Amino acid sequence: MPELPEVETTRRGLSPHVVGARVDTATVRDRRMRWPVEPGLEQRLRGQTVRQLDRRAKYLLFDFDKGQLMIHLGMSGSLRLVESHAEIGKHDHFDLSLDNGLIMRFRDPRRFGSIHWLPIHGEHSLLAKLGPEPLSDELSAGYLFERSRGRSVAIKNFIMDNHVVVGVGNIYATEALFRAGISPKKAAGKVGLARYQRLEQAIRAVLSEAIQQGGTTLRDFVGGTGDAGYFSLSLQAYGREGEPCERCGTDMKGLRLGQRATVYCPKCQR
DNA sequence: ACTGGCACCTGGGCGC
DNA sequence: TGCGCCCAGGTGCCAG
Repeated sequence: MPELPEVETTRRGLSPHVVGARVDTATVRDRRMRWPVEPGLEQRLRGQTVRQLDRRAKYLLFDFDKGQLMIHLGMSGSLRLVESHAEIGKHDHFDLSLDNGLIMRFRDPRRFGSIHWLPIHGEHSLLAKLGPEPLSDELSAGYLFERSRGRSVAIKNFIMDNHVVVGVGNIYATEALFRAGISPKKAAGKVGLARYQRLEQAIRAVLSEAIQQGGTTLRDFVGGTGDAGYFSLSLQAYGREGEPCERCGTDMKGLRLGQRATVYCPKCQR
């Protein structure tokens, strides 16, 4: 489920309930995540108070006095808040039982997600080489233009590369390229500055619209599914192979780029 | 340094 | 109903 808007929505939904709460117990039911969950994590967390909940790329960072808990939701992960009597599901791998009576429960059927303890805030090899946040001032058309010079990789793969810019997943890369009128298979190095300006705007617009939509689900965050799924943001390209382009009526075309399904309009996107 | 391809894992939907 | 196949929103790592 999680692309960046879903992760950000999760952060905003959890934040008011977990910040300021103390961990009574942490429970790991299955340590086999993308990387094995460190032995002793439970002891490190016990008795500590959540000071803040941040996000970097698609990582959620729970600040404690002695370090940070870093969680990635992978492809199928979700975090929700449940009451203590809630039934434990087959894929509920991790619990943080809080002193306010709530349990923050991590569910991840595919186990592509991860849980790490960072003794020093922000210091982890997984965070070290990440590109700028897409909704920050650090992302600019000029930056994308400069970074892409000499690159033959398809523009879609380029903007999905975490080292270039974080948080642009398959759905939103597809949508942003449609809005910007750029073919997903175009070599990144052959896209000019003016088109990167359109692309940068499109990335910002698509992500912030999706986050706004996500805001409407926050009310039910406690005890809800914690799974926002796709936002009702109307997708103009993703999943619309064979359907008429909303702009020109041409059949939307599908292809695979970097082992990912891609859809685009062969007429509007060049 | 860059590139494409593989890997991790489970569940859902489809055709037969 | 059941089985096998393909697909899925992520991303680190590998060989070339």
